[in-house]
Amino acid sequence: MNTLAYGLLGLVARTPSSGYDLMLQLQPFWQAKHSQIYPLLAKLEQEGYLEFTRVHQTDRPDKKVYSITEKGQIALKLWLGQPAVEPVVRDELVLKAYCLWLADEKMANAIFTERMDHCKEQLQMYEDYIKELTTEGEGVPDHPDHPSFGDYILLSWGARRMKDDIHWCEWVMDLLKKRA
Amino acid sequence: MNTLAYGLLGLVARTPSSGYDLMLQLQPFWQAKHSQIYPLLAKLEQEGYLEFTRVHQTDRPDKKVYSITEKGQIALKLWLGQPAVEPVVRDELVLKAYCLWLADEKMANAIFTERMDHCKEQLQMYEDYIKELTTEGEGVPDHPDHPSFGDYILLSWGARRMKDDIHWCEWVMDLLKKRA
DNA sequence: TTGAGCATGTAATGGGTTACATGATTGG
DNA sequence: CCAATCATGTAACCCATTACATGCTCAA
Repeated sequence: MNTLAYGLLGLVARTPSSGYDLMLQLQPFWQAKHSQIYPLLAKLEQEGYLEFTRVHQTDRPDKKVYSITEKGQIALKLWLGQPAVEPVVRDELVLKAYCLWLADEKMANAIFTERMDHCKEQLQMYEDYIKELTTEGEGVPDHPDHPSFGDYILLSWGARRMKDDIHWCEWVMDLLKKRA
Repeated sequence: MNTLAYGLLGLVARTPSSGYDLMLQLQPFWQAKHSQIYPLLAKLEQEGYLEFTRVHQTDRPDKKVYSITEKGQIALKLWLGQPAVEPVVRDELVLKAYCLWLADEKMANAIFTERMDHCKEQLQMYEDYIKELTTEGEGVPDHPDHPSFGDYILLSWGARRMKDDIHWCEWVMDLLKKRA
């Protein structure tokens, strides 16, 4: 049982979903390809944490819809109580920033502009999701017992993070402009 | 040649160092264990990107001090010009936040308190490094051509990130307090 | 003398990406 | 008819962690 497994249990606990759907839901918060998700779902099913029903669709290919079992729910709650492992960040930009003294101004600017653009895109995505969430439901989900509260704080986390990175990039590019 | 390899080249390009030392320097920005670093250094040496001299020490065990070759420098500068791969974040807390509706208030608070404490520790570390950098040198390193400029913006990045995470945790815990 | 930090390595295993494969359905 | 999206899977490979292994030096 690794972190991704609990992540999948957490998603399924809220809404029974297909592997494909889980992949899409997970993308913004935990990068995982379908080639990792499908075998893991099969394993979780074999071990009794999940069960699935084959759902026939007329407009689309059939799918396996997974839902959580009692065993899965117990495992999920136990995991929630455990201390979280430290976050891992792997950002190539950080290593490049360390080598900035080797780059000319043009190259340096390109590096940070690229990142800033990427962050702005991501920020837009997070804000779109937040808007969707707050208009679909009745305003800001402020009740921690409701599933959408999790969505809300997560999306806020993502948006904050992107804003902060954008500010950092602006700050660095400002310093670069002022170089003698 | 993976990202870690370029990270090592970047560190060595600035100051010839031992594997042990590189491991320590890299920790705050790219998590890598010695078991990954030592074989990679050996490979980079065999392929001509690095070279090493065995340095005898009286007070400590002998060490291999790696320095960059011309081939290594060329590869490093080429890498700098390439677009950076998107950052990957793997944060278990994020997945737990999604399941917050399954947790009671005590558990929810524990999760965020733990993270906040961790961030505060990290922030302290980054700020200590910044202080060291700005007192050792002549004030804030504002010249992008100088290696310490990279240090400065990187440490600022780390500190920013921790502050932002702390604010987010405070914000969430505030919402939790207000629960009916 | 024993534990902590310095120093280097290998082996086994687990996590994650890329590539290979297949096939349905819909809209342009 | 062709590209895009939905849908599921496997195999090979690379990246990263954990565990195994050794040995030096210094300070408590």
